[in-house]
Amino acid sequence: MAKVEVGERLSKIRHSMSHVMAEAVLEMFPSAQIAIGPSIDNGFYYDFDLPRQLVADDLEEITERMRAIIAENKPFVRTVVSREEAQRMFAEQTYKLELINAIPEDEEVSLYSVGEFTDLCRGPHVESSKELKADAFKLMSIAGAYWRGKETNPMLTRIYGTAWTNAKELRLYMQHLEDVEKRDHRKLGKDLDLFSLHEEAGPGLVYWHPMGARIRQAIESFWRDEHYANGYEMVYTPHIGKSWLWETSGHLGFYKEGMYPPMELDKSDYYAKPMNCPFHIMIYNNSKHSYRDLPFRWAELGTVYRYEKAGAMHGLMRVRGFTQDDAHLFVTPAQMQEEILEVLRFSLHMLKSFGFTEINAYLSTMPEKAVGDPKRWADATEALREAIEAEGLSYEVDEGGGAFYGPKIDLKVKDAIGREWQLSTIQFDFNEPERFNMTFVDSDGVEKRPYMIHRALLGSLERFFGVLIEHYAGAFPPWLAPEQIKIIPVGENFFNYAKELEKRLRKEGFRVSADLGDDRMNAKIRNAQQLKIPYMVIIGEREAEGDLVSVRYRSGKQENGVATEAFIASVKATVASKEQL
RNA sequence: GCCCUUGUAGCUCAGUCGGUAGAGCACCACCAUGGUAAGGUGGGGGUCAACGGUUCAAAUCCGUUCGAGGGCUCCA
Repeated sequence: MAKVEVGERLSKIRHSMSHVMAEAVLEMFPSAQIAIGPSIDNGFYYDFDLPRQLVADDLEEITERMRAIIAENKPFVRTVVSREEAQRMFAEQTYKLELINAIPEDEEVSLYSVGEFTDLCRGPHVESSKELKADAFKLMSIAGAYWRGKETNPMLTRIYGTAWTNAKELRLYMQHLEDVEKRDHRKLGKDLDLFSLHEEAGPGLVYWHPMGARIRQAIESFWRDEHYANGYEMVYTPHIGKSWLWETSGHLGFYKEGMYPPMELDKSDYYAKPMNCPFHIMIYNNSKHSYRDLPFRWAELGTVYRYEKAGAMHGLMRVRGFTQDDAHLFVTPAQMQEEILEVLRFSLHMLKSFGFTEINAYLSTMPEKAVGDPKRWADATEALREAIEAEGLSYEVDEGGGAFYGPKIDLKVKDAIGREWQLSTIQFDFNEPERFNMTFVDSDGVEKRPYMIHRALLGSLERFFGVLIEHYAGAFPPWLAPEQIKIIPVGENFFNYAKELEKRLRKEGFRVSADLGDDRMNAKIRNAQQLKIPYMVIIGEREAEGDLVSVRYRSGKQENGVATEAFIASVKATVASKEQL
């Protein structure tokens, strides 16, 4: 999430803070077993095996003890000992012994001591606990964590803390956390009545309410227009299919536990689709293709179902049923380079249209276990790299991080508060064309294998919606806002005029409604404001007589006595430009 | 799945020592007819997640189940 660049000093502070915490915990529980305590993104943690469960009040006591230790201004002292000596010193500490035994022979075994507390540690640390500020850390939470992250290992108690160089930084970080909480799409989804999830009707399955559906419509129609404009065709395919499809694609072999279980019909097993590709291949293989016909670019907003573990689901971000903005490109080897560049450009264009300006690329290359011709792997990987470089994107390479069936580019965007989200993915597939025996007839009359590229630009609509909600904190730019304009008459006498104006604006294509409730105008403004509606149009006698509107923007900015036609033109321009207001 | 936290009205939450359920918002009705972030009065609405136990008495204590939130990647 929020990756703050952690300077070396800060990571020393955090790491040292974790030692101070371990000392405090050992004071309270002399019999505690201590495991590991590193510095992490925004703070530190330490894992313990404790004689009893911790409660929230314990964190206060630990905090107090930590402050006392910090106040003693004790030095952090590093010593190097022999392996045997270390084993003797930590004879009572089973986790430490395991760690000591895991240190490679050629590395020295170092200890850090602060006051009474000595810990096996690579370091580095601050010189003295006086570099730690008693008011610049906070213990955040208690969590369970498996020893070394393995499910089969014992569960330890982990205490998370955050630590900074001074109190002001801590305060800013706490504010950041508050901001994150305010933007939470689950909270905004409720407040703005956008979507819901229903345990009793199936966990991880999303219900789009009318206001959420309006946003989805705006996304989808833009998406469709752009795809047609970029040489794509739309296809629609079934939601279920016989096991033959998944046996052929190979998914039943390695992905079965990620699929909804089969339903039996007419002595066949049908599965809900976890991906759309085999269906698109069915269309491809329905007839013979010449190299002259390629490339095909077939897109579908395809809803797929995957079994996510109960603990893994999270709002809209991780669900069991979602709609991929999927497309498959079937191209000749000669077209491959150009197609990759185009799809990357298209992807960047789409992301930028949604207000994401900071975009990073991640290139994943051939893993050890891979299918397909190594020459094809090399060509495809090179095409991906060249496309990234042609677009001047900054990128990281994940060597050997590709799927077994092909290399890929992932695009991650940074949102309004600096968090990174993976949205687009462009992947080669050397597996399915082979398994489904896809061919095209080349200019020499020989049947050849096409390149197949999967790509999703927004990822899944559900997740993308969640990211958008958080990015905009629910205040959508006018082109996406579910309600663009709220008409607020100053009193009942102007209800008729409000209705006329509503009709007129709706004819202009705006998502608009008039508030004809019996609230006072003040309350209506407040309601519209809380729904983050971008334009509030206030009308009374002056406006009705002069064909004017008084516009109150979501920002609080005010423009009175605007000619209605001028207002319409201005909103249209803002919508067309996709600007945020 | 496992660990911690948690579950009271549509939403946000209060409920002490066990004594039989409350507030604000939302909703409904009536009054008020208004100029830039909540007008007034009244009303309806809850098997206190479920089940079991302790007790004269359970939202409250104990147990089990279910759900939700956070964590289970950061390496001595």
